[in-house]
Amino acid sequence: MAAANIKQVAKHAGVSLGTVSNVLNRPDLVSPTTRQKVLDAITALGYVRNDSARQLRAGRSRTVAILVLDVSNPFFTDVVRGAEAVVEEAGGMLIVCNSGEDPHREQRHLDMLEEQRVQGLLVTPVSDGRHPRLDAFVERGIPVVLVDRGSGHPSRCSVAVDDVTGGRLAAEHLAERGHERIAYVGGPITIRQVADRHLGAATALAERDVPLDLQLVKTSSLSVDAGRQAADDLAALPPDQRPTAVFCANDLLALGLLQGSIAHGLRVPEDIAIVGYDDIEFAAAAAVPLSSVRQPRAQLGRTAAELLLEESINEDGHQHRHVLFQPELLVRKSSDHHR
Amino acid sequence: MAAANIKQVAKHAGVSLGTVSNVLNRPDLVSPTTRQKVLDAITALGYVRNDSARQLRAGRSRTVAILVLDVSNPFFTDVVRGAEAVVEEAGGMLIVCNSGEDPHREQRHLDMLEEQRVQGLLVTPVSDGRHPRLDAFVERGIPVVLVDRGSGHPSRCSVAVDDVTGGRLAAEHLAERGHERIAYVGGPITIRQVADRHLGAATALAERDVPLDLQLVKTSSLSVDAGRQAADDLAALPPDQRPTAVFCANDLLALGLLQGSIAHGLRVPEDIAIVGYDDIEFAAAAAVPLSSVRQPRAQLGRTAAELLLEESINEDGHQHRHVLFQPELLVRKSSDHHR
DNA sequence: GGCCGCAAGTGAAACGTTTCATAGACGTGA
DNA sequence: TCACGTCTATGAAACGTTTCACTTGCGGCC
Repeated sequence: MAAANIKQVAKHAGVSLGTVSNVLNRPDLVSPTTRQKVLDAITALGYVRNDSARQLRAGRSRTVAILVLDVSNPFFTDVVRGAEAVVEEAGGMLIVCNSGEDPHREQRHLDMLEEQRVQGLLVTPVSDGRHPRLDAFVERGIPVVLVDRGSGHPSRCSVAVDDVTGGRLAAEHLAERGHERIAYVGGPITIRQVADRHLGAATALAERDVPLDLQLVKTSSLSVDAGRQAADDLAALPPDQRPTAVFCANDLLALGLLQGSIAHGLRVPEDIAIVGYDDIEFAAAAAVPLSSVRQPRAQLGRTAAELLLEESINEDGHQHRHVLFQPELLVRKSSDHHR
Repeated sequence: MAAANIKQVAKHAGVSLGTVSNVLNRPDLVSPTTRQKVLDAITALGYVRNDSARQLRAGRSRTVAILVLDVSNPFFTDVVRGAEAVVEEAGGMLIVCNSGEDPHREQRHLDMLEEQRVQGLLVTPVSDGRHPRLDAFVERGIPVVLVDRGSGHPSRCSVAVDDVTGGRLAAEHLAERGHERIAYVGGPITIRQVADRHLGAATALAERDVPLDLQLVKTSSLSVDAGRQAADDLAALPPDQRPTAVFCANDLLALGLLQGSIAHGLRVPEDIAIVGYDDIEFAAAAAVPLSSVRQPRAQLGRTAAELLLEESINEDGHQHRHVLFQPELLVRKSSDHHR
C-alpha cells in the first residue's frame, strides 16, 4: 500500500486506467456505478495522486511561490496571508520562500522554483536594480509580480505602497494640530522608504500657506535604541528650540522616542507629539498609544496574487499593471493634542 | 527557447541524451571535452531541468515542508529560520505552509503535500490529539517530525520545549530574590502552555524549604489588554496583600501588566517585580526592560530538521527520538531587585 | 596475436499521469 | 432493418528525466 498508482486502482476496480483518470478529473463523464467502484478502490488502496506525474504531463504546477526578504518581518507575514487567501480561494497552493536578504539564497530559491515550473512568482528582490534572472521566468511563461519594489517595469506587474503620501499624511496631520517646529527622525537615508517618507513630509510642509521647515534628525538604524538616542538629543535642546512634534520613519524609532521622552520628563503628546510608521502590533499597546501610518499589507498581498492569477489564466490578453496603494493615518493619543 | 529539454540539448551538443544526464548528475563520468560541449549547449538553449520529471523518476522530492499554525507568530518564524538553515545546508529546499490554526486548511495542505511526495514534514498540528492523517505520511515513507506538540508518539520524532521547567525557573528566581507573595497571571488555563508554566512555578514554590503559595490570577486571553486589566486588579489590593512579584504566562501579558502597574504609580521592580515568557523582541525594549523566559526557538527548528533528514537518509536504522529543550531565564531590570 | 579491462558514450525502459482517437452498446427515428 | 447519435469506456501516446545494460575503442599484458 506504500505507493498505489492509477493502474493498480484500475485493476482493483476492474476498469481501465483512463476511466480512473476520468473519475478523478471529469467525474461527470463516468456513470455513477463505475464511479463508485473506482472511488471504493481508491479508498481501499489508499491511493493518492502523484503530483509530479500530473505536473509533468500538464507542463506546469498549481503552486504559486512567494519569495520574501524576511519571513519574520510582520510586513511580509501580512503580505503572505493576503496572497495566501487569494491563491487558496483559486484552488492553488502558496509556498513561502525566504531569501533573508541574501542574494545567494535568493538565487538558489529562484533556481529551484524555476526547475519546479511554479505557476507564478511573487517576489521582493534583494536588490532594487534590474533583474535578468526574473526575465528568464517571464520568458518561460511564468508570470512574476514585484512586491514593494521597482514599480513600472514593462514586462511584469507590481504592487507597492506610496511612501511619499505616507510621509505627507503624517506631516499634514501634525501641521494641522498647530505644530510649527516639526522634526523627522530616521535613517539611513539611503533606504528608499526612509527617503520617500521624508520627501513626502517635507513637501507637504513646504506647500502650506505658511510654509514650514522639516528638521531632519538622522539615525544610524531603525531601532528602538536609535529612537531612545534621538530622544536624548531632543531633550537636550532648549524648550523653545525643541520640536513640538516628531514624525518617525518607523514605529520602532517612534516607540524608543516615546519611552525616552517620557523618561526625560516630557509629556506625550502635550510637550512632544509623536507619529510613527507601519502600525506594528505594539503601536496601539504602547504606554501612550502611538499614532502611526498603516500600510494595507494584506491588501498588497491579495492584489499581487490576483494580478498573478489573472496573468496566468489570461496569458495573451494580459496587460501588466502597476498598482500603488495609499497608506492610512491612524491618529492615537501620542499625537492627539492641539497646540 | 521557452522550454528546452534534455533531448534538444543532446542534439545541439551532438551527443546522446544519456550523456547530457550524466553531465548533470555525474560529471566525472564524462570526458572534459564532451562535458564542455554539453554545458555550452545548455547555456545556448537556456535549458533548466524539469523537476517534475526528475521527481517522477526518483519517486520523491528534495523538498521539505514545514506546516505551522501561524506564519505571523514570531515563535514559528524563528523555528522556520532554524529549520531552513539545516535543510538548505543539506542542499534541499524548505517550503513554508500556514494552517492558520484552521483544521480545514491544515487538511488541504496535508493533502497537497502528500500528493507532492515531499521528502519530509515538520508540523505543529492544529489539534493536540491523535493524527491518523500523519500516520498516512509515515506509511508512505514520508518522515514526520512534530514541533512543540504531542511528544512521545512511537512512530515519529518530536521536538518541544519544557514549559514546566520554564515556570520553575521563573518562580525560583523570584523566590530567591526574597519574594514571599508571588502571583501567576495567565489564562485560559486550558491552553497546555499556560497550564504547564503554572504547574512548574507552583511546584517549585511548594518544594522550597519554606513552601510558598502561588496565587493564581486568571485572564481571559494572553494579550496586552488582559495584562493591563490584571494590573488594575492587583493595584486595587491593599499593599500588604498585594503580590510583590508576578510571573506572567507570556510577554504580552507582562508588558500590559508593566504599563498598568506604572500607570497606577507602582514602581517596577521595587513595588512589583515582573517576569514574562517568550522573550519577544519588545521585552528588552520595554520602558523597564522585561525579564523573560526564552525558548530556544531556532534550535527547535534546527533539531527538528536534523531529525527529519536523519530519518530520511537512514530510513531503516532510524530510531524515533523525542527531544525536549530547556528554556532559559533572562533576568532584566523588571525583576532585578532584592527585597 | 589474442585476451582482458577500462573509459566513454549510447539508447531503451520506466516513473505515473492526462489526453485523445476510437470502439462498443444502446436507443431512436426513418 | 438500417443509419445515426449518444453515452461509456478503452488503451496507447506523450510529458522529461534517470538508470542501466550494453557497445565501442583503445592500450596493456602474456
